[in-house]
Amino acid sequence: MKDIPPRYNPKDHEEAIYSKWEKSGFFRAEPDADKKPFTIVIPPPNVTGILHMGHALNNTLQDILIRWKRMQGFASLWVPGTDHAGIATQNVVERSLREKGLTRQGLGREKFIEEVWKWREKYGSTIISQLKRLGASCDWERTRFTMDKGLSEAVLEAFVRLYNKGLIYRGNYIINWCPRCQTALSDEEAPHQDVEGKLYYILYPFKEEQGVGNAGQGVVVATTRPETMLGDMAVAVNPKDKRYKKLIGMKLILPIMEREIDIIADDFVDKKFGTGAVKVTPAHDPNDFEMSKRHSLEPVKVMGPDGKMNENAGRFNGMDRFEARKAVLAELEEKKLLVKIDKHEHAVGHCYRCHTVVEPYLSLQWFVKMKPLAEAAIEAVKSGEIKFYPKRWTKVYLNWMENIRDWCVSRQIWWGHRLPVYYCAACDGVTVSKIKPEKCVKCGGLELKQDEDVLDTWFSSWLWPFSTLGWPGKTKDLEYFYPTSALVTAPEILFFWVARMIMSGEEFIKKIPFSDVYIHGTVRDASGKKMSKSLGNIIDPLEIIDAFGSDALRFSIISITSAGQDVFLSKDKFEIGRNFANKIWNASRFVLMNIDQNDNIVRVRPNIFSTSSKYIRPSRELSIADKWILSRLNRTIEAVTKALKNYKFNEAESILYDFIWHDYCDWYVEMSKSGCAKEVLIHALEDSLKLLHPFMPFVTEAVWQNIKERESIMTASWPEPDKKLVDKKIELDMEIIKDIIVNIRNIRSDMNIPYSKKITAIVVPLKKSAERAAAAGAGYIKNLAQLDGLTIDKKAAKPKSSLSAVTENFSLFIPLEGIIDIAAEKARLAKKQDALKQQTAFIEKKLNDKNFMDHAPEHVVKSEQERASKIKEQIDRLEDTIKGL
RNA sequence: GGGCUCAUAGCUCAGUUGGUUAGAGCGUCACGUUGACAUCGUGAAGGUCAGGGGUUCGAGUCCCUUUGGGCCCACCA
Repeated sequence: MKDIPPRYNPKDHEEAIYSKWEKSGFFRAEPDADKKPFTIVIPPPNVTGILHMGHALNNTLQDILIRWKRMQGFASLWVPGTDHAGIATQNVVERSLREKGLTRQGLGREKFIEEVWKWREKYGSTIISQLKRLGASCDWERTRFTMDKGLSEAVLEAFVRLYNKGLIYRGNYIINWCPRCQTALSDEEAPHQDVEGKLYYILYPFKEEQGVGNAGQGVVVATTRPETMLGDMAVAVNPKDKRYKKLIGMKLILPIMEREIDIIADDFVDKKFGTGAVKVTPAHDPNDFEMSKRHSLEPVKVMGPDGKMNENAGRFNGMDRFEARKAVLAELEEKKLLVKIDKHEHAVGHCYRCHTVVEPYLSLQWFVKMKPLAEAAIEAVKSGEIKFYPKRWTKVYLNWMENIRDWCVSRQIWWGHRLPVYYCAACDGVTVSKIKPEKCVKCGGLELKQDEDVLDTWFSSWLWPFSTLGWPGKTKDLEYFYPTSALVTAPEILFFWVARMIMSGEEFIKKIPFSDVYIHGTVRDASGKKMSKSLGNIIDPLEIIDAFGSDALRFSIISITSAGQDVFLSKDKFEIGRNFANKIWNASRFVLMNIDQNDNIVRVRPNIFSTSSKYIRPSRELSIADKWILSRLNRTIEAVTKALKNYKFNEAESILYDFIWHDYCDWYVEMSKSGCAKEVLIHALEDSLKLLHPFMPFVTEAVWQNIKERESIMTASWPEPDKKLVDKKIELDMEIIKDIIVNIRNIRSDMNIPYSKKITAIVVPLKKSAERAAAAGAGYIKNLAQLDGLTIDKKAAKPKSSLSAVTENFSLFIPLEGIIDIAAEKARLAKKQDALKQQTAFIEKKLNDKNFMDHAPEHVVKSEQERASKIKEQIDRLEDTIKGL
């Protein structure tokens, strides 16, 4: 036997194993007519990303599926890649430029883009190498980047197609604007957060000559953003509001600006909110913008793209929006126009990249019409063609899709796919084309200028499932691997990405992009907070890999991840996986110590135990333990496979954990010490390794190779359950054997009889089955209960001085002449008897209940009656035993 | 305002279609150097399944409701 240390040290194996895998080409998947495809596209992490626990969870799940399907004989393809992450990457590169005293504007567009590519060259593969440490079995030769040539072409193709279909338009609308990133954002990119704000009540006085005596001095409006009042073009009230009815059409003087504005009537206004009168700022509020269209009001922007007030803001020009807020309020206060200030909690949009408060801002942007795209995508989910795991996400998805709004896709940044839109200098006409057109489609003008904007990052991500396979080309890959099989992702990007991919798949390929969507939970710290750098509560996966091993990280995180529930992590949780890896390592050490390398046992293939014609007789007759572990193994194979099919990863793990640790190690290996068929010993280990491989790829490979040097376990075939080996009778017999052993151990523990003390036991089986089981297991019982002698005799009488146990299957006596504490033994047995009496009382109550007897199904009544009589019989036997003491 | 989700042992969580006495890991306690493993073994203690109501012969499981966490969506300034 090789010299195998008694501890599994992941560092001795993981790196070497991974590089062997990579060299082997086993990660590679090709279209293969003899195989079925199984495809997953990775949710592309940002190029700027570093591996965090969310990635670790997400990619472990994908790797489990990919490795499992690969072993099942599928052409299992996992397409990796990264996302150019427009805003995020631009921000990162700008930051690093700033450290060198440079700015984006100073460099100019072209130079800046060069800098980003350089940055990407240097740091862009960090996350890829980190995924490798996790054990990810992606087909790295297919690694894609959303700014690659092919993917960029896909983006242009998609844009042009949608434009030609009339699904892309340009227009002036109020969009979410981030003053820090200085770009438009989609609604999804500006998540609302509840903020404890204030509601300011401001008096707008009547125009002097209209100051009608009894109507007061003017109208009080309520606002959360007083600085926008500088751009107010009206005050609106509800036409049905009695308080204001007669004021409609009158004129007010906008304070500070001293401009005249009208009081208008609009149904939008809620009588109950604030004072029932709302200031109308068309350029800075989406509702007001809509109202302004209805009332032909001119929008006036009082703020620039940088969030500073502009020339339309009078003397506030140049002031930051929040400073301006204070200054405006101060001036109103001074003029006694600030009536009151209420506390007011409301939802405010924040930039998802820099968390700056976004400004609703009027600007000229490009949009995708979403309603027509949503139809097929809604249908695909409603019809069950696409399924969500867990199911509840279906509703969330449909709710969003059915209320979908147009997608603002233009971004005023430099890093990204530039819009394939060209403007004519002569006629302002718009030409949309993948390559720069020679002339304007409208007037034939030759002077064309490309739009400065780039597309939303997600405009490339939504094409990912097919752009990575070669679209718009008609490639073999696309034909074979598309639609993909499963998508594994976090709930945060359901709208950003998942929903849009479904729409794009239906639109561009006319086929759904994937059939199953598995949505896992969010990784949180032990107190339930989302892990984030700013909170400082990050657990670094690489640190965990260093300390516990990649397998430990993978196994542990999956074991505590139940179907879509959030994951609460703390460092100590990784011990589960580490200990389990070590357990397997040592089980294999034992097995190898007990196998004679010369007899070639390890070359025996798994199917020797099947009853097929290939049946090869093991070297000895199978013992009950051998048959039992084969039965358990085959049940385990079936259960693990079923759990995986249903995306119940943690269930699959716990089934395996129980089988390997408890059935195999605690019972079977222990029993094997008093003899077993070595073919079974190793076969069960090898199948366990295979089943475990998708979850713990490294240790299973290391052990696989320790057993015998051979091709990777990655390419071993996934075990098939052999139902003929599942034997209920054997399992029941084994339960009796275990029961005898546990009862003896119990007596030892309860009565303080050390294992060093030699004892004998007399088992009195009550039934044929118990007699058979006990006889078959006699050797195991002696060894595992540390017995000196064992008698199995149906007719044996209770020895005078002995400790006893009673079960439904047998009575058990341990004769201990002279050293028994009779009082203690009496008390112990009485306690057991009491427990049984309680049970029987509970059952009797049911059996005496007429309702139960009348209504419960016959088989339930029958089984309760049987239970009752069994327990009573045990109580009686205990009674006899106690009396005999 | 709408929706989702959680509450089960000291801690972290499992618990399939309602049917034995509700499980696991960690932690606790006792014992243990049987030649795989102390990252281990054997055994034990520990729960009126958040509160209330209902359906049912029977509820941790189904329905209603209250309380307390977490999350998502939403153009009332």
